[in-house]
Amino acid sequence: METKERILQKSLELFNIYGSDNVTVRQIAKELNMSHGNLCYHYASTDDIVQALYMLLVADLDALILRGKKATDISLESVILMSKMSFEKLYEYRFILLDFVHIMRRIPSIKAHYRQLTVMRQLQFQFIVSELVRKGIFKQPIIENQYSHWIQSTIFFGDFWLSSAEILYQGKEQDKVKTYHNFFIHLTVPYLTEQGLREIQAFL
Amino acid sequence: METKERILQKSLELFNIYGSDNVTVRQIAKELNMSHGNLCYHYASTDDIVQALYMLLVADLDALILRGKKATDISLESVILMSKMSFEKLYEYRFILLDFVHIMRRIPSIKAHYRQLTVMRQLQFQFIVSELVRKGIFKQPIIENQYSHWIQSTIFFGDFWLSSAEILYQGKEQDKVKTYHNFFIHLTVPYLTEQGLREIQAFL
DNA sequence: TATAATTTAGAACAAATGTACTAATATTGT
DNA sequence: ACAATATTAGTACATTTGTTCTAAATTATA
Repeated sequence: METKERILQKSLELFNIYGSDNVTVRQIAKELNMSHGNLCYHYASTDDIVQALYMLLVADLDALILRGKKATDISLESVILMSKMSFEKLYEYRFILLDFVHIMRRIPSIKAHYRQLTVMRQLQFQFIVSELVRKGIFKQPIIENQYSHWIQSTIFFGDFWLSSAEILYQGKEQDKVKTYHNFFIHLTVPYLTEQGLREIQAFL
Repeated sequence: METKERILQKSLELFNIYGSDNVTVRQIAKELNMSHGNLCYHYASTDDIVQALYMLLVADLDALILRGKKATDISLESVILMSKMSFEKLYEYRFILLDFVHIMRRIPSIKAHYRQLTVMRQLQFQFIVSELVRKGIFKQPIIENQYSHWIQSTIFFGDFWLSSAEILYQGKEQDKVKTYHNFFIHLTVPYLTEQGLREIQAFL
């Protein structure tokens, strides 16, 4: 048990630095001062490690969303808080999002799982948005399906902000999450009512 | 000359199918019925081919933008048309965007070039947006820097819609570009004035 | 035509990597 | 304590891939 955790931890570290494609079983083993034969006894390949780490990420994100649900009242503040924590979690497992397409291509089971997950998230977001519209924080939609498009773009941003940052971001590393989360909040501005605008000022 | 073009063409084909990381010099050579020794005579490595293809993409996109500038009047229609053509061009070279982070990490010269390009694009977009605001198609900004955020998210979408589609899109392949471009147009809706909304109806 | 330059095929080599196997060691349960 | 199981180190092998080299063939040019 202990060993498996150590492997996952070190792998995450190396994947985040070099990308999951550029790390080999031998490298990980070396860093852990163990033989690669031994490492392969626990995880046959790096793909197996990637899969295990992906599952950890998903579990952590699920826990976040569950906790969000317990707070029965959906507010702008709670949504912003939850998204912030999600961003931080994604940053922790950033190699997954930086190698998103590659990983999905390599490991079909992850792709299938992720597609399922996206469907779920869309439903959850739809509920959140409808609540915020009802409470007069988000505007009534101007055209049909407007918010379903916005939800998709929200998920889209969540999936790829790290990739964009990898290429374009030039600030301090420790400000990265905050910067992009702030960016994320800005995207909601045109959808807000007067009241929503007043409320969001505190977070900009 | 002829041979180099054939290599680029076939490489683009293979890269788009398998991803630039999963294609070797030997594979490309085999598909072209030539020895890999010969291929390496023209392009020492796949990275050189990637770089050449990237330059072709950039040149094509530049040509698009230049043509757009000749039509002195910036309208919603001309902007939508230009973005549509850009989307189609990106689809043509889709491997670059599907392997975006990887390529940028592997080939620093491309990363540097792309960063430069993004700065340019931001300026161009800023001009376009200010024109559309002036013409009463886009709303006056509600809060400071609102449009600079929107411009960033536009570029962001341009860079990663193909990656998102690779994972989530389930429709017909030949409708992909149209679907995502339509998605792109939807993102502008909350920024449009009454007039802008009337004009955009034709494109939805 | 003759010479030089370019292009091509193919072989050879080294490094990296996944995979499998063996034997030794440690741990656990009875 | 002893047998069974789990864990670990290390070796060996096949494959892939980038890279380099040589010699033959083709093309260009004077």
